[in-house]
Amino acid sequence: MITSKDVAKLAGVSHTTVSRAFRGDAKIKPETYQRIMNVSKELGYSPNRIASSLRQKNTKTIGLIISHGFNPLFLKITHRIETELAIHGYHLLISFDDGDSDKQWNIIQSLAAGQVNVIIFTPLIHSTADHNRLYSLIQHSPIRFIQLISNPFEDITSFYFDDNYGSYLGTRHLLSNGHNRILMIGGINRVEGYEKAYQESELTPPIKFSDLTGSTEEASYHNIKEALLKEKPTAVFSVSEPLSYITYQVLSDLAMQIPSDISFLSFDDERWLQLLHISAIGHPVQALSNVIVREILSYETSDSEVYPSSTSFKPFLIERNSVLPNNKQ
Amino acid sequence: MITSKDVAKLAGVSHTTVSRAFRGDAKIKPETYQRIMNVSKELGYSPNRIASSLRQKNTKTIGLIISHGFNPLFLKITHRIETELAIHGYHLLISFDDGDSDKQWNIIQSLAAGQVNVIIFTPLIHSTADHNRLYSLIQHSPIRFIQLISNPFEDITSFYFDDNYGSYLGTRHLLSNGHNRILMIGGINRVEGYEKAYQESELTPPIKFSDLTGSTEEASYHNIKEALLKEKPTAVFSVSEPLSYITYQVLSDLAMQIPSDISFLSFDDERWLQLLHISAIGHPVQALSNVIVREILSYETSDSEVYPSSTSFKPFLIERNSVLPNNKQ
DNA sequence: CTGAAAGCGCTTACAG
DNA sequence: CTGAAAGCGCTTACAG
Repeated sequence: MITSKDVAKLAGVSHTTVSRAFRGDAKIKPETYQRIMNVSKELGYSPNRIASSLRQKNTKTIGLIISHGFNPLFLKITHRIETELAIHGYHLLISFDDGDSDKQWNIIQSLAAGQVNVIIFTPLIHSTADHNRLYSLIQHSPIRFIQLISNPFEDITSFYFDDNYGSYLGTRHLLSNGHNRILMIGGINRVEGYEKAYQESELTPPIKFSDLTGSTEEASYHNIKEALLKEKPTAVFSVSEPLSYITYQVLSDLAMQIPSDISFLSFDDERWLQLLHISAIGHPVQALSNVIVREILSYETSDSEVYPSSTSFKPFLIERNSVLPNNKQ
Repeated sequence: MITSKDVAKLAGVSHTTVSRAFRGDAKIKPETYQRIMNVSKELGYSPNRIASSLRQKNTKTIGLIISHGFNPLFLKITHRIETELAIHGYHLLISFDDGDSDKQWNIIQSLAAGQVNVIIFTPLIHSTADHNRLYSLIQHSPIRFIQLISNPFEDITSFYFDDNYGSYLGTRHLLSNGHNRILMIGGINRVEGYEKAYQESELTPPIKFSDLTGSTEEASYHNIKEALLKEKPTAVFSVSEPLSYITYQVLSDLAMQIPSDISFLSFDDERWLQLLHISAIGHPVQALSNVIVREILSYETSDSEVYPSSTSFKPFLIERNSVLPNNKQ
């Protein structure tokens, strides 16, 4: 391994000067600087970041924990964040917890041991014990935590999409197209926006919100099929991309044509939805990613206290061809 | 920051002993061990991995560079590799080069400065200069390099899918269904398998291979449309997932029904292809990922020389409902 | 503009 | 079974 001392010897300076040259630190005589750089290139030297991190007590490394490894949304966020962060000399350590809170806990411990500056994650809390150990760790850790997508901890900085606004937007779109019998499929946490849209129209939802939180794929498939057959909705609104995928399968297996037999709206946009001209509620992924990067960069200067903030982004409606005005009733 | 010295003081031992306790190193009196662990838990101490890495000259960190940030295939590989590696105490630093060879070069420099053990990447070579600087770096670096998916460097370990076998398999499948007029769309590097399948059937391809390497999405769209209209194939075989996506759009815009109007086969499997019952050539992603992990773990023991190896995996045919026997001619 | 010394938090011989 | 010392490769005062 080539160290600053090797360079120093060949360039006829001290390793202190080599270090300074690489950091553009204090003024160095231009000739000296050039000599150091030439020797370094020749030897293939670059400063050991591990040593530098240890000394400076700053790794310039961010830990990102992904809970839904299959969801392309996170690929996009990861891509964006890494690219921006890299420009500013940061590095990204990535881990997958597969939705398992114990696994997430271990990953956090490991990232902490790795002295990352920041941990970006979607807190997984299945019990108060989960909650407490996480909360206590976060309180005592010198690491900054950023909650992504969800935000169970109120006093910890979070960035997420306003899901209720999204479900409001979607429901309103369906209602304004004359659909009263809407089958909502998905996470109960999005029920508010749906109800709000009905209230605004001075209507009451004739069909019960179909809560599929925590259901397996198979169970979801059957629930959706049953609800579709029983409730005879004129429109379906599935409230996450994975559920949209299953819903499309059911519709297809039931030989129900979109949009002639039934209107279909998806929460979360995805490539296949675009391909099939299915209207969707999209998320400003890039805006969210950018703001996270800015937050992280802001930690560099604000040395001490950082006040927690919550930032939510509004989803938007992407009209394609899966929602038709309803003439049926 | 809590260090081993803090723990040592409270536990009434030396920090050397604390270090040993955490590494399960030499034998430590059970009581001493317990005391150390109790104190550590109380203080929330865990060994600083940066310091440990510096001292041991081993970061247990792998750098993964992703060239096609949009391709879900790499998400799968990343997920799998990270999960397996984590079990063995390794960490994953991820970067995106967006297909830009200079960016890739910078990332490699940065990963090297970060003392990663291994760099997994798809070499991006657009000129002999690209080739030479990469090759020279790899030769002189203490880091192990693993070529992923493609392998321009013969004497550097690589893991990839046998693309020509895949295109052979697909072409054969189409031919055996009576399709002679096959429109092949995609990377010219897959032409061999296609020709081999024709040869085996003692046929000559009536339609020219449509090489779209380096085309923009828009250009590809128009090329495919034109070829489809001009050549009147009975089957299309698009030789990468992004091209399958575009091909599907063209087919859809041309109102050509799959499989009644035309048979369709996709290289690279993806969720939306499954949803639409489109037959595909799949890749054993998990097998590839596992073997990469095993390779990395093997570096732990084999201290000195590692002999470069090439490992390719055979793609397989996934029959769904997009290929129909051809009765047209 | 440059250098010698100290130290970041560990681990590794060496010694007992 | 445990400790004191040295050192990993840097950076940071301190001094000149």
